[in-house]
Amino acid sequence: MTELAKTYEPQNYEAAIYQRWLDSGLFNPDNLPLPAEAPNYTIILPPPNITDKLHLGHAAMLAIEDLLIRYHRARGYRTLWLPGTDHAAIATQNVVEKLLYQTEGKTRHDYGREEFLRRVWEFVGPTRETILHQIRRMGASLDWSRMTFTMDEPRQKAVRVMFKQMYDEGAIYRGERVVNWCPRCQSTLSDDEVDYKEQPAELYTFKYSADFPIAIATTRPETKLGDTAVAVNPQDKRYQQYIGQTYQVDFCGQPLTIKIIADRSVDMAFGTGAVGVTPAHSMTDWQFKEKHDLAVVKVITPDGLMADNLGRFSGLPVAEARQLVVAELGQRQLLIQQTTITNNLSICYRCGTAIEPLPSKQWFIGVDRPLDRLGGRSLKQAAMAAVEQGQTKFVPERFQKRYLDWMANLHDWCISRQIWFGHQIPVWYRGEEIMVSDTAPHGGDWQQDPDTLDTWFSSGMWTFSTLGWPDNFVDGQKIGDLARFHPTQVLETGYDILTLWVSRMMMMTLFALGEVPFTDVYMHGLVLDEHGKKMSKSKGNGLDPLDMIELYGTDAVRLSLLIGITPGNDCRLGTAKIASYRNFVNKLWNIGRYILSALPDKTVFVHNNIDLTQTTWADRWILSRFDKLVKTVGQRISRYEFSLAGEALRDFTWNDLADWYLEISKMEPTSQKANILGYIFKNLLILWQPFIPFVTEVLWQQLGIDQPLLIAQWPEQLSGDWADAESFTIVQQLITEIRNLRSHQQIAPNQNLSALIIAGQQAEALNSQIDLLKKLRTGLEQVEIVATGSAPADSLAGVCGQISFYLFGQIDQTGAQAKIAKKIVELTTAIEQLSIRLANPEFIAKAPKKIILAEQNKLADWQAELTALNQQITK
RNA sequence: GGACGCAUAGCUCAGUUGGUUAGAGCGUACGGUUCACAUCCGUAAGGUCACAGGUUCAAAUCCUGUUGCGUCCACCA
Repeated sequence: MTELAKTYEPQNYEAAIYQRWLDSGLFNPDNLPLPAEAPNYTIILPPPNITDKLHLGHAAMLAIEDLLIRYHRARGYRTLWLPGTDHAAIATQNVVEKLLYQTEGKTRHDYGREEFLRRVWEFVGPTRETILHQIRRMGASLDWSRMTFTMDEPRQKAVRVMFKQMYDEGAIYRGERVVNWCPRCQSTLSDDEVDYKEQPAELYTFKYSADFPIAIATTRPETKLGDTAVAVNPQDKRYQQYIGQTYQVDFCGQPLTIKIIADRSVDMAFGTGAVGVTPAHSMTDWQFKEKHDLAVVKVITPDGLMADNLGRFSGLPVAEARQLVVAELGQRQLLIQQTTITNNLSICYRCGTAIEPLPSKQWFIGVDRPLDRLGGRSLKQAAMAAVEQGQTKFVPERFQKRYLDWMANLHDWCISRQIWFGHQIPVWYRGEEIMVSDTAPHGGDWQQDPDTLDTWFSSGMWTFSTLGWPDNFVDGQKIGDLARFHPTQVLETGYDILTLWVSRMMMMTLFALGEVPFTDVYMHGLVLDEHGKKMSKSKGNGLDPLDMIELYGTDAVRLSLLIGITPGNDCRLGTAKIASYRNFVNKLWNIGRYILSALPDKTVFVHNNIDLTQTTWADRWILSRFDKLVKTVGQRISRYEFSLAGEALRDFTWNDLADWYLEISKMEPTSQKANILGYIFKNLLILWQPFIPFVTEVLWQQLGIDQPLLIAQWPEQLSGDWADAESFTIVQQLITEIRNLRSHQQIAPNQNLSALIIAGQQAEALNSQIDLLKKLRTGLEQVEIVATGSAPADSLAGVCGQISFYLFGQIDQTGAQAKIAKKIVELTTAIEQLSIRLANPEFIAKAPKKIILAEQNKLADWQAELTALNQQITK
C-alpha cells in the first residue's frame, strides 16, 4: 500500500487508471465475467461531429451515458457502449470551405471534387484524434474494439444497401422541389444555411389586368410573370364567388392562366387578402401547388436573370425586371397602392446575396407512402404507432408530445444535398436510364449522381449499422452483435435534435428491422455559461472540458454535469460549481485516507464480518441509512434521476458518514466499528463509481481486493432490524442544540454543562448513549436521564419526539430569552392554525387516517414544546 | 403566428402520484479547528413559491387567465 497524499491530485492518477481499464479489456462486453444468460444493456454513443472539439454539452452526454453503463455493469448486465464519430456532411464541408477561402482564397470549384475531398479528409484527421482523446479523458468506458465512423467502409455499404432497399420498395423517389438557391455561389443552401435580414421593402398592390376581379399584393412583382393561381381564404366573403374559376389574363403583355383557389393558410387581413401564387419561385407557393395541383412556370434562371421566353423582360436581372413591371403597371393604371413595409429577406449565410427559390430535381423519402414490409402502413404511421404503443418511451415525458406533433406534420424528407462531402447517392444515369445499386456498375458510360445524402440518412441507421447490418441480418433474422444488442436500451441525446435525429432513427430502423431502435429516449438540456448564455466559440464564453479536467479533475467535472441538472432542462455551469465538486472529491479522498489508516486489518474490506446483534444505536443508524441509500440510488438511477441519486450519495457521505459516524468511531474504536466502516466504505465506493470512476478506483486499489472496482458488483441489501435506528437522531439533536448554544455564546466555550433528559419509556435505552454523549466534544459533564418529571425552571429545553432535555450551565439569559420568545410566537401561530384544521369536520371526514394521525401527533408535540418554553419564559 | 418549456432564498437549482413549520449547494454573518480533510468543522440569517382567479378538507404541486424570459417550428405573400 502506498502512502496517500493529503489532497487528491487527479492528474497523478487518471491516465494510469484509464490505461489499466483499457488493458483489462473489460469495456468489451465479450470479456465480462458473466453467466451466459446475463441480460444485455446497450447504448450507442451519439457520434460527435468531426468538425470541432467537444464542448461541455458532449461532456454531459458522456458523463450521463457512462454513468448508466457503469451502473448496469455493476448490476450484472452485459454492457456495450459503442463509440463512433459523424462526418457531419454540411457542417464539415462548410468549415473546410470557409477555411480554404480564408487561407487560399479559393472555392471548392477551384479545386474540383477529388482534390477538395482530399483537403476535407486532411482537415478531419487531427480533429477526430482530438475528439477521441477528449472522450478518453472523460473516463468513458466505451468498447473501443467496436469503434465506428459514419463514412467507414461498413457504414458506406450499409447506406448503399439501405438506399437501394428503400428505392426498390417505393419508399425513396425522385421528384422536384423548390430549394434555396444562391445565384452568386451557384449552390443550393440547406435551411440552416439561410440567414434572415430585416429590411424595408415596397409592397405593391395591383391587378394583373383590368378585367381580372381580384387585386393582389406583393414585394416581388417580377415573379408574378410565373403566377398560376390566386389563393384566398375560404372564409373570405369578398372572394368566395370566384373560387374555382380560371382566368386568362394579359399581365404586362405576357399571357397568364390564373386559377382561384381557397386555402385556410391565407391571412385575410394582410394586403388584399388574396395571394398571387408563384409555385416555381416561392417555398410556400410550392406547397399550394402540391395541395392544389397547379401548373409550374419558371421565370427566373439559376443566374438570377429573367428567363428568355418573357418578351422584353427576357434576360434582365430581377431587380431591373421589377422596376419595369412596376412602371408598366403604372402606365396601365393597374397599380392601386404602394406602401413600405419591413420584411424578412432570406439571404445566403456566406455572401449575403438574396436567395432565389428555384425548383430542382431531388431525392425524397416518402413518409406517407404505404409500404408492404410495414404491413401497408407508411413510415410516418409506423414511427408514430411505436411511440403511441409505448415501445419507445421519452424522458421527460413531454417530449413524446413534441415528437408526435412533429411527426404528424412531417412532409416528405428531401435526402439529397448538392455538396461533395458525404455519402454519394448510389444512383447512376446513362441518358434516360437510371440504375440504383449498392455496387458501382461495370462498363458502359454510367454517370453517378453528383449529389450526396443528407447526413441524417446515415445517422438514422446508427443503432443497427454500427451493429453489423446488413451482414448481420440474414433472411429477416438478426445474427451476431445485431441479435445480441439490438434494440438498444437508451438513446441519450440533446433535446435540440429530437426532430432531426430521433424521428429519422425510428423510421429507418422500423423499415430495416421491423423493430424500434431503442426502448428509452433520455433527453438532456443544453449546458449554458454562468450567465445563462449558450456557449459558443465566437462569444468566447465556452469552457473547454479539457481545461476544466486539468484544473479540477475529471471526477469533479462529471459531478458538476450530473448533480443539479434535470432531464430536458438547460443548466448553467461556471467554474465555482466545478470547484465545489472538486472539494467533495477531496473530501471522499480524505474519508478514505482516514479509514485506511484507522483500519490496518484489510480483511474488513474483503469480508462482511458485521455482527448485527452487537450493534449500538449509532451502528444501526448508519447501517440503516446505508441500506436505504443502496436502495435509493438504484431506484433513482433506473428512473434517470441522476441528480437525486448523486445528492443522496453526497448527503450520506458527507453528513452521515463523515460528520457523524466517523467522529463516533473515533470515540469508540471497536472491532465492530471497524467491520462496519470497512463494509460501508467498500460498498460506498461501488455506489459512487458510476459518478466518479477515477478517485473511487484509486481508493479501491488500497483495499486489497484483486478485482477492479470497474466490475465490482452492486451491494445487496442487509437484512437487519432497524426498528430503533432513528433513535440515534435524539442524540444528534441534543448535540446540535449544545453546539448551537455554544456558537452563539450563550454558553461559554469552556463551560461544562449538565443535562437532564426526560425520556419516558426510552430512558433505559438512552442510558447506553451517555458515554457517547459525553465524549462527542459537547462539554457535557453530568447527564441525568429520568423516566418522568416536569421541566425545571432554570434550564434551556429542547424537545425531540417524546423526549425533552434540559441543559444547565452559565447561560447568557438575555440571548436565550429572546430566542425562546421568538420561538413561542412562531409556535403559537402554528398551533393555532393546525388546531383550526383539525377541528374542521370535513378534514376529519375526508383526509386519509394516516394524515390525521400525523397531524394530531404533531399538535401534541408542539403543545408540549410550547408548555416547556412558556415555563422557561415566565421564570 | 403555432407549439413547448421556465418563473421557488442574494446566486444556481431540487421539490417523486396534492398532505408535517418549502429544501440543498454556493455566497453572506458569527464561532471554531495541531488529533483524515482550511479543497475543513459548527451555528445562523435569508422565501407572499411571478401575478390574478378557480378546484379541494388541504395547492409550490391540479385547472383557467395575465405578465416576463427562453427554445423549437413556420415564415410575413
